[in-house]
Amino acid sequence: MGRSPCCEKAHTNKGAWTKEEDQRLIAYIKAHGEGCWRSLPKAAGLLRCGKSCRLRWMNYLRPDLKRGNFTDDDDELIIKLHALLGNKWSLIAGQLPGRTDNEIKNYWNTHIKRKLLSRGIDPQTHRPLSGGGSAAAAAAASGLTTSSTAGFSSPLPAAAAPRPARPAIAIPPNVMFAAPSEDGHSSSGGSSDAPARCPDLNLDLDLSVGPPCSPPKTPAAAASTPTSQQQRAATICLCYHLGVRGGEGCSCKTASPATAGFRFLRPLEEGQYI
DNA sequence: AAAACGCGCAACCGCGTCGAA
DNA sequence: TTTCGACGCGGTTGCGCGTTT
Repeated sequence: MGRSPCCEKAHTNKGAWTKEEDQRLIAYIKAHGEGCWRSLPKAAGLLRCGKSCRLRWMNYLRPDLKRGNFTDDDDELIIKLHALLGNKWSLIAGQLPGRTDNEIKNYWNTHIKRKLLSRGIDPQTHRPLSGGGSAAAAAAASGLTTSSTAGFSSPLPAAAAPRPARPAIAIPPNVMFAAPSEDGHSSSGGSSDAPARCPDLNLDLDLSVGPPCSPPKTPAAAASTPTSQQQRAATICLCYHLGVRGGEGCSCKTASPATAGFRFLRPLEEGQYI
């Protein structure tokens, strides 16, 4: 029993969007706003799947999109965020105003991977490439590696990283950044190779563990004092201080005295890892 | 000049998550 | 509590274009 299709495929266009379709979509969203993507195509007179409309709008038509080249600062920010978040492109995009997750994902796969490999850094683990590194780097840089899915060992393995609350950057509760868990071990999935991760990585991040950026859903939840276990279970909000973009996009920097109990995490030291 | 090749980007697909019923 | 529909995300595909042979 398969999943039902997201839309009636028999009467939907696929492939590249035409100017007319773009105009229809823009006009409709300007008039009615985003949302209800499933019904949008019909309402807008488009023979497209709702998902396709959403993707087109989000990745291409949105007026606040920043087109054009990434700067070196952007590159470094993306690299840092990827080291921290793994392939969480939407979270990374959230720190780059005007950029989309798809754009960053593509840019990573086409440019940054190569850039890191040329530096002798494994783009997936952010560790120096081991043994025969230059040859491996050269081979990888020439495109001979790597499926982004095969053997991926990101700092946040997908299997161990349930999706965080959106839209603020929120890190899965089982991820600890440079701060030992109660048992003194990484809790990021128990991978045996974890201690070797990112040995030279100093992200220069101030990370705070505290309440979610968005208000708690119930007063009770807000009022309760978390136990350490609950703290781990709670959404972890990260206030970034990455170059000039310090903490932007995160409401926690304006947080109330309730944030006084936050635990600020220091940058990684020698031998520490994510 | 033409064909082959490689790269980059837009779009699609399938799955996970969330919220409403 | 369970089910179902919709949304959003990450991975993958395929086309168009530029470069090389």
